[in-house]
Amino acid sequence: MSQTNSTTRWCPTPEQLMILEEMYASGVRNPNASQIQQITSHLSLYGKIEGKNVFYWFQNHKARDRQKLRHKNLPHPSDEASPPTSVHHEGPSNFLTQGCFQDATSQEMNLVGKLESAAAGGERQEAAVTASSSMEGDHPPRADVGFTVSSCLKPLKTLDLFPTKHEYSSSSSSSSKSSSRSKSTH
Amino acid sequence: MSQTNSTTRWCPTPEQLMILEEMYASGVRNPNASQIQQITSHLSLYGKIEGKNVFYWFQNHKARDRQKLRHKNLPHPSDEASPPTSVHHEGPSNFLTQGCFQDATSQEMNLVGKLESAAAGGERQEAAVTASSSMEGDHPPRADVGFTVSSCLKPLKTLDLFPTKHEYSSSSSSSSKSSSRSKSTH
DNA sequence: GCAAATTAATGATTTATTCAAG
DNA sequence: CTTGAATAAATCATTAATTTGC
Repeated sequence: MSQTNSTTRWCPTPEQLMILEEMYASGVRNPNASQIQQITSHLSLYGKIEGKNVFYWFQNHKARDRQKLRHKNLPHPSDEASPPTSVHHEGPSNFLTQGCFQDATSQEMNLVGKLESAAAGGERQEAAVTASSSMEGDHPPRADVGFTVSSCLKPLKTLDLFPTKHEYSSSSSSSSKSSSRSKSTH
Repeated sequence: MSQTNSTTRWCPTPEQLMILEEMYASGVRNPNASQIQQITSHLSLYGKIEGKNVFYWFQNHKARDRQKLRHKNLPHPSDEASPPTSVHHEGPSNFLTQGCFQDATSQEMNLVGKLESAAAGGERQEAAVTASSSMEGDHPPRADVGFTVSSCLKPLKTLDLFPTKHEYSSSSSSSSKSSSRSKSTH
């Protein structure tokens, strides 16, 4: 059995890539766990894929797109690194920030944690909690944004929806990593 | 390619980390601007550091500690596999109403002002922008691999965007994926 | 023609920043 | 003022293309 997915990283198939790109073009940018689950289930039919892959894909795609776009608009050859006149920046007006430092799996991991647990070719999806309504981070002027994708195959039908449970399943294994990432070269 | 590791992210050195932890252990939790400045000056001798790094470090450390503590105290050995389930946060209105300001307490702003003085201050959030052009004929760097599913009987219908949005998942880690910088098979 | 080495692309992880609720 | 989560940016790591050498 070859660890198709152990040490190897996800290799998007053309079909998957196409669908993902179509979704992205349609406006999908930050799908939730539920959305990711659906997408994953859909794409899993084309090949092995996990929810986290979908999540990462959208994140990377968006970030890179933006980065590239930004690079294009870099006509600032005669300026310095000190824009004193603009007060635009809002710095941490709110001194409250939360994140993580060394170990501690935080934000994305939370979402990914669930994603990597389900889907992946099996029909084991169990995530679905539609609570709020809204779109992703960007909220285009339009209300409904539909993505045009082949909705032909997709056994997905019984999406669970049990919003009445909030138990922690974490094994709480104090994973102490605290190991500085090998900077290597640096 | 090439880790443009120059002035991007603060890399806490062991010495700095040690000192910070010591301070934290001593009871320091939220140092003021003066304190932060002092600490920064002290730590700067061990390596590059900014006031904002110090502040963030304390905030994150504190939050992280509490979060972990919480994990340990939240066994709930009932069921598991309950990913989503929004915990609290019943606010369905998630329309990104960022038009409101809360600069009521200028205390933090005052402090930040100093810390941000030396901050590189790159860009800031620009969300809500680029929304105009939702459809971009942008093509991925990958040339088509020759896969054409044009005949996929795709009715090209516009499915409604999943009405799901921010749904909190307190599951948090428990991801049994050590991951980390492990080479493995290679 | 194929194989090893290099480079580019991209998936996966971590960190930084901001928002919202308590 | 504190905490918690979600997001975006940055970075790392691995895969895949491409180039060069036999």
